[in-house]
Amino acid sequence: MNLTVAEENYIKSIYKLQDGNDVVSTNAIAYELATKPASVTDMAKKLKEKKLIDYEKYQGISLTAEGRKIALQIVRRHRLWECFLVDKLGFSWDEVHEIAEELEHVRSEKLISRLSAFLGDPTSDPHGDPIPDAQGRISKSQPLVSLDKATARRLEVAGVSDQSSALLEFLNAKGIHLGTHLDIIERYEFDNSVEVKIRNQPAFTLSEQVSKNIMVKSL
Amino acid sequence: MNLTVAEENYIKSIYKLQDGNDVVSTNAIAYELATKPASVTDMAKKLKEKKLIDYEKYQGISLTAEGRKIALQIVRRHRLWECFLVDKLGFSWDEVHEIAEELEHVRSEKLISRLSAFLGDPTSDPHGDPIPDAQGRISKSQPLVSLDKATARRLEVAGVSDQSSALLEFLNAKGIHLGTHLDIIERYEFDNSVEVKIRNQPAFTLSEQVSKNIMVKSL
DNA sequence: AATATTATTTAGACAAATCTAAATAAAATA
DNA sequence: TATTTTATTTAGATTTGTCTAAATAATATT
Repeated sequence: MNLTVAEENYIKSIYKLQDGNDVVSTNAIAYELATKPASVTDMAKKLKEKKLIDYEKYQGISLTAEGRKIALQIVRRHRLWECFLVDKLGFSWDEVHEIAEELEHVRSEKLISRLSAFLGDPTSDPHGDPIPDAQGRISKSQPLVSLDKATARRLEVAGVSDQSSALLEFLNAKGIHLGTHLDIIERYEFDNSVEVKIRNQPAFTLSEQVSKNIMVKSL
Repeated sequence: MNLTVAEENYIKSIYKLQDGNDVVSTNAIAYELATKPASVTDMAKKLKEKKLIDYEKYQGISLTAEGRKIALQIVRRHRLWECFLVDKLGFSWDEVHEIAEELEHVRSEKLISRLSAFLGDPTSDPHGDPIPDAQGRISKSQPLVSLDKATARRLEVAGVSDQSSALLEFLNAKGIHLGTHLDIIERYEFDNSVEVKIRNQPAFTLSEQVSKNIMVKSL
């Protein structure tokens, strides 16, 4: 299966958004890829043709087994390159995403297997996210972390450790629920506050008190 | 200057073929890039627009100073990645070209400067070809090598060590002159013969006796 | 349930990079 | 020099990935 960079990016986004077993919406993919819904529909037809996604008009999109396999390969490449950039070239974890975004599309089985060996076959990347092995197997048990300690930048809310109604009300008002996807925009050291963003909404800031109590997992 | 991969590949080819100061023909570029002359003409117009090449209809193509600067950056990236693949990942010199061909298009100043440092700022790649520094300066003095010992695959004939008329006649008959570009197709260990190819011509084999006396430099 | 809103798709267009076939220019040859 | 051959360019088409604007479907609201 020979995919273009654009196709790989769609597969990767769908994988990232699909998370559970649910289908992914056209709009969600468009937002993720900073493109337009119409473009997503176009690409969906192509990827369906290639049997990498299941897609019926208006019914959302989900990866086929084959699509998932490819997604895992891309994720593997991305995360291995992130390891390389941090461990070998001394980048900090927040600089590597964009570069890995390009490196991940260099397709060579041999390159990736040797890179992995060179890095000591790591099982998680600098953000703590698991690296699928060559067969696409992903090491389970990704422990939940509180939002104030999370290293990944794309997170999903997986729980709240403080169940006080004040907090829950606050979160509710902010639109934060179980399963909500958050992007970390910035962390402020002086007060450990964190600026986050929910898809399609303006960014806002959470105090350490709040972020301590939001349990998240990385996407 | 933000270039597409296609544009970068054209710039690189023109640089490779321009070598001296002469202009490069449309057909030569088409052959080098395994594309059609009409496509080269199309791209020539775009690159002229961007002031990366000098081009007038039917007059051939040459890089501007700016174009040359970019070409040297691409060559630098390519050769550094080749070093990485050989020195760090244990590839053999003949496997790395294609992979480096992809890696070279990942553009990040910081990535390349750090990669270079990681490799010990090498000044030549695994084929012995010089690596331009960050400012595009290339270490001079590329010593001529006899064809039987050359490690690069794309060579230019730079001299003949045995001036016997028999050899010169033979070379002449084969179409090998000073400045002729040769591609190494295959080396045969059993008799140290080498199969070479001149642009637009069928490949042919040279015995060790002959190749010993042809001095070449890599392109 | 009717209506309004939001999500998605379609239709038609565009830019990049390529191609083929035909036209033209330059070079080589008779 | 006239003619043939080769090199190059043009014209028009194609593919990929994208877009806008309009149409349609699904969902939410009154």
